[in-house]
Amino acid sequence: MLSQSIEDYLKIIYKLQHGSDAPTQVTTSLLAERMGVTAASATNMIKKLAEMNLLEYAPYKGVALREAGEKIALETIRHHRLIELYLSEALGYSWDAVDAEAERLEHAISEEFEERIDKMLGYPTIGAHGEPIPNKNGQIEEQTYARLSDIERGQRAVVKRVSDRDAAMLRYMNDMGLRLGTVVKVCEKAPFKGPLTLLIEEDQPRTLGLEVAHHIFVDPIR
Amino acid sequence: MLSQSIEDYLKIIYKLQHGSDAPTQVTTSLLAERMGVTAASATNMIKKLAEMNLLEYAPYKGVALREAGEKIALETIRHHRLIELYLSEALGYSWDAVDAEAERLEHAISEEFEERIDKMLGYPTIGAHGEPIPNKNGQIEEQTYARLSDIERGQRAVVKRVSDRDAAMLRYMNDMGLRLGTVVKVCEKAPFKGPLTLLIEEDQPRTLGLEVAHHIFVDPIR
DNA sequence: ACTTTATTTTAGTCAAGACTAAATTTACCT
DNA sequence: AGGTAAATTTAGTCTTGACTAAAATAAAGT
Ligand SMILES: [Mn+2]
Ligand SMILES: [Mn+2]
Ligand SMILES: [Mn+2]
Ligand SMILES: [Mn+2]
Repeated sequence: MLSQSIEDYLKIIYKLQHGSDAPTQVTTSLLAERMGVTAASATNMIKKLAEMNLLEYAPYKGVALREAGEKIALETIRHHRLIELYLSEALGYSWDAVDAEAERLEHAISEEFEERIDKMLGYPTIGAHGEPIPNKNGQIEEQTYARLSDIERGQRAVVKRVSDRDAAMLRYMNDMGLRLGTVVKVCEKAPFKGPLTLLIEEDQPRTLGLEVAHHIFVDPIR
Repeated sequence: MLSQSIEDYLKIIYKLQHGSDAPTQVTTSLLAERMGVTAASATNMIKKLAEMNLLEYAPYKGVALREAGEKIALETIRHHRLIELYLSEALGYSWDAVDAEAERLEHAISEEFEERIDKMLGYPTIGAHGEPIPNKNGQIEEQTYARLSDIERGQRAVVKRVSDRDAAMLRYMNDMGLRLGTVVKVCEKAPFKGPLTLLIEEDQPRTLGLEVAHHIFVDPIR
């Protein structure tokens, strides 16, 4: 069994490699920042993971997962997303609370637990924040959505996915009526990186900061 | 937050102090055996826990929980038993599989998780193997049942609790039709610590070894 | 009471995974 | 091209919780 720490490192590297922010290189400092450790600690772990053949390491350049490492990362991500969805669907958690809980549980559940909640949820492929859930074989369908902040004025779009990094932001979105599947129309876009004015589900127009809009992924309608 | 290891030590000490096997003293070696570590390791941890005022330590004599230690032990036991019951009731786990899963999850869940499954289960007071579940305030109703191995010939009794230490034994009991609430009648008791012959729920007579009967706790009828 | 044995503690190591401070490498700017 | 700043690695520590081997203590037997 791999340690909790190793699973988290691999998971974060995977997300950095495939995420929508898509850095060219997955650097030590980026990894350290996401893990909440110092760069020196990250270097230590990187060397260890390279030694275990879980990743490719070019000193001073960055890291990239090898097949074995990616396998573990995807397995951990699968756990995380299935658990999040389960907490939300079966236990009534709000979508801003599931991430913190899943962050610990993902390392503690057995394959039996994974299978049972998978079945109970009807073998879902989309998680609580709209993320794709890797299947049992570690296959995942990476999505490419537009950011709400990039949508043209006048355009309508469906919310498909949100970033789960900031719980407070998720709570705010929820209070605004922004959920998965919500239809929004961009009424106004203030200049100089100003806020958007949105029509959420044909309701009252609401103002939304660009920072938040940047973390909402949508599918434009027609 | 206390480490997983500390929670397990405290939990085991509590169970040794209050269990039905009731040793006079909770010794280092007993604790070490239950934790699956060497006696030296147990001594180390004991000294640390004594330092933290979680237990009373008399070198060469044994340990006893102090109030703060017992609080933590009961909280951990509450987690364990709620999780076991949840796995069994909500996820369809068999009673021989719940312990291993709960052993890890008990350290990973939040108070919110605890509260949600508690509510979902209807605030239960009896766990999957018949154990009492400590309440939110750490109060527990310790039970005293007879062992099936001590029941007189001809006597009938209801199965109230089983030991969850050996998964294979639980599987065996289950296959014999022995569950919580099952009514059994002792037809025969072979001499020289021989097996019992049982009538389980008025079905065919079955033979049961004394070792297994020792781990089944019952309430005699009338 | 003395001796043997079993239990427990002490002493010294180890691995994992973090940290700080110092050294090194890379990148960038003039 | 040389100089500076930022990023990264190295070196050395620390804490946690294990381990083994050796020493100390308690218990039991004659
Ligand atoms: Mn998440
Ligand atoms: Mn995690
Ligand atoms: Mn149990
Ligand atoms: Mn445990």
